[in-house]
Amino acid sequence: MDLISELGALAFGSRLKRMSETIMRGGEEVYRYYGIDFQPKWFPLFYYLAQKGEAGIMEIAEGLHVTHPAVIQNAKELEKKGLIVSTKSTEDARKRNLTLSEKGKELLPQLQTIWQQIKEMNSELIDTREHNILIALKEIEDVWEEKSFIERFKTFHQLN
Amino acid sequence: MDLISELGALAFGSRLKRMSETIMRGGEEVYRYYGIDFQPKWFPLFYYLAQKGEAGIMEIAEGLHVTHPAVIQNAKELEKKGLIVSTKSTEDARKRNLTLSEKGKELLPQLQTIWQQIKEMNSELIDTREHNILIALKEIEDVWEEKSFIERFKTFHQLN
DNA sequence: AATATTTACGTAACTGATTACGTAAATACT
DNA sequence: AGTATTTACGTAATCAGTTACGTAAATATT
Repeated sequence: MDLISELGALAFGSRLKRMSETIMRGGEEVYRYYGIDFQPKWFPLFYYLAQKGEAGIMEIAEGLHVTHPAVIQNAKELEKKGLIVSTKSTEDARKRNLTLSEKGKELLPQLQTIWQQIKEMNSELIDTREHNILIALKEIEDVWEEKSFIERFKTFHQLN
Repeated sequence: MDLISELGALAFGSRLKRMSETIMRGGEEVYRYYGIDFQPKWFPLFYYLAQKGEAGIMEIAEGLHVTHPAVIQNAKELEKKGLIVSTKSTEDARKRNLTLSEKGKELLPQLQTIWQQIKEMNSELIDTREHNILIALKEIEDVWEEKSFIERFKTFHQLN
């Protein structure tokens, strides 16, 4: 048990971040292993478009719980790779809609195979533990949804 | 259940990162609430020095599981705030040792009070869930320690 | 003793998100 | 119709870490 693990509740922010980076790097290697030019960070956007067909920037940002600049940046990269296309909305001149390109649609089955495998592997990793990190994550997200960290702190502070 | 939650095992990298950022921001507010000029990201280094007294850059980096540039950056900031001091090692001309400054030592008790409260609050948050995220985290870290993500993937792939 | 390797540290550039701020178009209000 | 507000998007700067690379000192090898 090293110092950081001991800190437990106090320093688990950085541990979460480290783990997230490990996962991302792992994803990269999987795509490379299959010789596919795709980055893990593109997954949410690409997957979203594969599901929904067409969508505007803000809609995607909300659906993925990221900020709209993040969507724009990822979209820019995917567009450069020719995997998605962007079209100006006809009803609303402010809006820009994104869809998978033909090339994107062609790539989709291969990606789906890979995603399926990653998912199975991760599920095996996650579900065979006594404590399920996804459920734990969701539980905490839900708590914070109803009352922010600092709000909880202030309340807590008054009681203790 | 939104799209991202559904993705579960597939996209939980980004969820971890988001949660880590929420925690960090929360920490900031707590220090501000107490009117203390301290940032959450300094905690691991400062705490490490409070425990160990004196230590070199590499030793700290390993102890905290971060890269040495990260330590150097944090040290630079803490030194600027006058909370730590850095001295050239006498036995090893390559080494530079860090310790808490007098000001740092004076601040320590106040910080400890705050840390204690954060810890209690987080513990309450974590321990009252059915699935303990810290245990889940540790379990997965242990699995990865013995076999990396991509190694596991390749093995898994051959079996399925 | 001379050379090769390793270790400790520093700097620069990159990463993948964020916040902050700005513009243009749509909608609501009076 | 004219004004205020909101919505959709874009860009720039920032954040907290990383990787990549370089230098100097210490250690190991021959």
